[in-house]
Parts: sequence; structure tokens; C-alpha cells
Amino acid sequence: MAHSVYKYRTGEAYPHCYKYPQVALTADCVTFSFDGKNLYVLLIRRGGEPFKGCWAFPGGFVNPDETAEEGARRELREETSLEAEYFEQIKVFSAPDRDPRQRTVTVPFIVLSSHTNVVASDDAAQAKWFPVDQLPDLAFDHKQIFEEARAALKRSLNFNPVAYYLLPQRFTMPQLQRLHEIILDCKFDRRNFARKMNSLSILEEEERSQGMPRRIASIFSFKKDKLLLP
Amino acid sequence: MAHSVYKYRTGEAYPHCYKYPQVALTADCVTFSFDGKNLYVLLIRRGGEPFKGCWAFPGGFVNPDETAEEGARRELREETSLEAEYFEQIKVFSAPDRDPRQRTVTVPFIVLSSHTNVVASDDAAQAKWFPVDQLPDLAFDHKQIFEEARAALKRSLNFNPVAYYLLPQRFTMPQLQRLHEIILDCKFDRRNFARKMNSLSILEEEERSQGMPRRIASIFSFKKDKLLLP
DNA sequence: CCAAAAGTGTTAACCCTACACCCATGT
DNA sequence: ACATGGGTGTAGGGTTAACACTTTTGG
Repeated sequence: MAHSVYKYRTGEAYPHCYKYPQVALTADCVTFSFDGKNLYVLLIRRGGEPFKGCWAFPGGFVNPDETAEEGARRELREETSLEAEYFEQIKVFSAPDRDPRQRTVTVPFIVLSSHTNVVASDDAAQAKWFPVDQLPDLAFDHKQIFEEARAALKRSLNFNPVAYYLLPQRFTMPQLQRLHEIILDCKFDRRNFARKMNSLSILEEEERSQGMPRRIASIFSFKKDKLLLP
Repeated sequence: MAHSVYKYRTGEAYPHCYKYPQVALTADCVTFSFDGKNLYVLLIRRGGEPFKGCWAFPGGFVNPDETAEEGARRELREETSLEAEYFEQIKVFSAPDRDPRQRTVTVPFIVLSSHTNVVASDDAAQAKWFPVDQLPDLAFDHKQIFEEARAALKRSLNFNPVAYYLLPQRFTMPQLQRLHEIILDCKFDRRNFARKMNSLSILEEEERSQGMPRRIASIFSFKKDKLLLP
């Protein structure tokens, strides 16, 4: 499809001319992970202007032939080499002056990933997991985007098997509980929590190996067939 | 702020030229109302191309100095003369070919309004409330947008006092119940529903006037101070 | 040996659901 | 007179929340 309706001037290197006022469209990834103890979010150090050297969420301009989500997946891959399954779009940020360069509207996504190593590339000078309660100053309005994402993740936990994407395939009940407690910012009683999880019948318990002492937590996994993959 | 970073060619009437590929940004309003019996959604008949003569949601291009929500409010006002309080952003639609003219990304909003008369103007040849189960064919991907909005409204009812914006200031319990039933697509027991609503203590019951027969339903209103206005 | 982590059951309060009858009105 | 709409209370089942002790290991 034609995204540029008028031809550019001879010798002009910037061919993006349009009949109606336009905006630049970006997609940003608020990527969470969990190491069994803490919740992390993935940041990159910007290699280019504006906000060069600042920490920010991975993301960038959406290409003419991509949806916002496709753009988000590509940018995350390019900048951090991370491929994730779960992408959930949250509210766009469209304040007219949120980008000093030009009018830019961003579509932010919550991304859920396992806590794997990341490598910076492309525009990113560095990529690093930060504990969610120890974030540095962020570029643009990314602090606000983070707050939105955090709140949306909390709401999402009611409906989506968020833990499935954040935990390793095999995990313990205390790990699952800690994850829920961090996301919801509250405490649960161990017994009540386990009862509730078991009553949902989405978990599978692994056989305890012979003579495994009680001190070691039992292993669980998600029943694949019970998940409504979004 | 500069939304056009490069000057236009002499004699060129379309000054919107940019360094990066751009998209057109629109905002669309999925406006609901309730007349005590049915749930309605507001459509306009398009006065211009593309999809001229088709029914569609009110909406249009977001101006360079507006947020998406400001654009949505303005377009709704211009096309239907409706002013509403409640705007809730839902997921953007960004398929590259969703608009035959050019790359267009739309930010749709759920709008809640009282069931008042509307008058078409501006781009709109006609404006009309349609019962939600009797929608005509819609322009663009507006059918999909409607489905999303309908589902989001259902979810929203759990958290937001949606009924406050859809009902007149004074209403009866059966009206409130019908509204919930239509939105959630289910049936409630009268007694259980009233008990539940009363237990939330967000409703105020008006005094029954002297000798008012029991056949007439009691009047309720929302306690203003209990609403967390979004 | 002590602190920290994990396993295990019971009870009371609360909430949700289901259900039936009466009264007043309009047709 | 009858169909319709609205008002009212109770009992049972399920869910949630609160609660303490034992075992094992690592420091």
C-alpha cells in the first residue's frame, strides 16, 4: 500500500510526504522477567539522540508494513536479541510534545519473558534487567509508561496465566506465590494460596523422588491444555 | 512543536514532509447509550470518501496539537454535537492496509453517554443511535473495533461505574439490572442483584412519596462521593 | 543450635445462589 | 380476572480468611 502519496523533490533524501498531518509511530516494550525472587524489567541504554546515554525501554519506529505488535517484536529482537511469546498492548501515549524531535505516538506493550541473558545491539549501547523497585531515570515519558504497565500487569493477572510466561517450566509453589505477591503487592497465606491454585486445576504436580526430604519444595508445571493462550 | 521537519517544495500544497516514515493517526468513538430498555451505539453515515454513504463510528484525524483523546472528543462533537464525560481508550488498530488511502492507525475509545438526540454535521451526513444487536454493515474495520469495544465494556463494568454514565441521574433498580444484564449478556435474580448493589453502598434511595403505590419502582441515584471518576 | 523455609487441616465468616409469595396496576 | 412488574427473606453450599505446629537444612 502507498504510505507516501506525493513524490519527493529531486535530490531530496526524505521521501515521506503526505496529504494529511502525520505522526511518527513507535512501539515500546516493557519486558518483565522473574528469577524466583525478584521481578525485573528490561532497559537499554540509548546509543543515539535524543536522550543519548539514558536508560529507556527497547522500542522504535514501526515500519510501514508492520502492525504495532510486529514492530514491537522486531525492535525488541534487534535491540536485545530477546524473543518472547506474550505481548499485551496497553494504552498509547500521545501527548503532542512527548518526543522533542517530532510528533510521536507510542504503542507500549507488556512483554513477559523468562529471565535470560540479553545482549545489546543495534541502537542499544547496553541492555540490562533492573529490579522493578530500582529503576534509574528513564528517557522520554517512559517512567509514566512503566507505571501504566505495572498497573496493567496487576489487572492482567486476574485473567491471563501471566505466571506461565514468567516462570521456568518447572517451579515450586513458593516461587509462584512470591511472583503473585510481587505483582499484586500483597501477602498471602501459604496454605490458602496453594489451595486456591490447586482448585483451579491448571497445575500439574511432579512426583516427589524417593526419600526427598520435606525441606525441598515440590515441583509444579502448568497443564498446557488448560491455558487459553492469548 | 515542529511536526514537519523539512520544508515543502515551492508550489507544493502538501507541506507534511518528514524524515521518518509516518502514519496518519485517527481517533474513533464507540459511543454507547441506554434508554432503560436497550443498549445503543452511535453511528454516522459518512459524507466523504472512502466508504462514502457507509455507516461508521464518529472519528477522524488527530490534529498535531492534540492527544488522541482530545481528538476523539473534538471529532465526536463536530460530527454529532455530542459532549460526553467518559472516554476509555481501547486497543489501537494498526493493520498496515486497514485504510485504503494510506497507512492509518486508529485509537478507538469507548464513550458513555446519555441517550440524547444527536445531530449530524461536518463530515457526517447522518447520525443515529442503533441498538447494539441491529448494527448495519460498517466501514473500514469498524465491525472488529465494535467487537473489541463491546468486550472491553463488559470487562470495564467490573471496575468502573459504567452505569453512572449511561443512566439518567435518577433510575430504578430494574433499569440498573437490565443495563447490567445487557452489557454482561446474562440474567440475574432480582433479589440477589438488588442486595449486591445495595451492599456496595454507592446508591442512594430516594424517599417514596406519600401513598406511592408499591407497583411503582423506587428511585435511586449514585452517591457522587463514592465514585472514583476515571 | 537456631533461623529460615516448607509441608499440613480446621473452623468461622462471608458471599453467592436458588427459590415463592404478595400486591398493585393496566388491559 | 389475569398478566405484568415490582417488592420482600431465608436456607444451603461454596469460597475465603485466619490460624499453629512440625520437619529439615544451612549457617
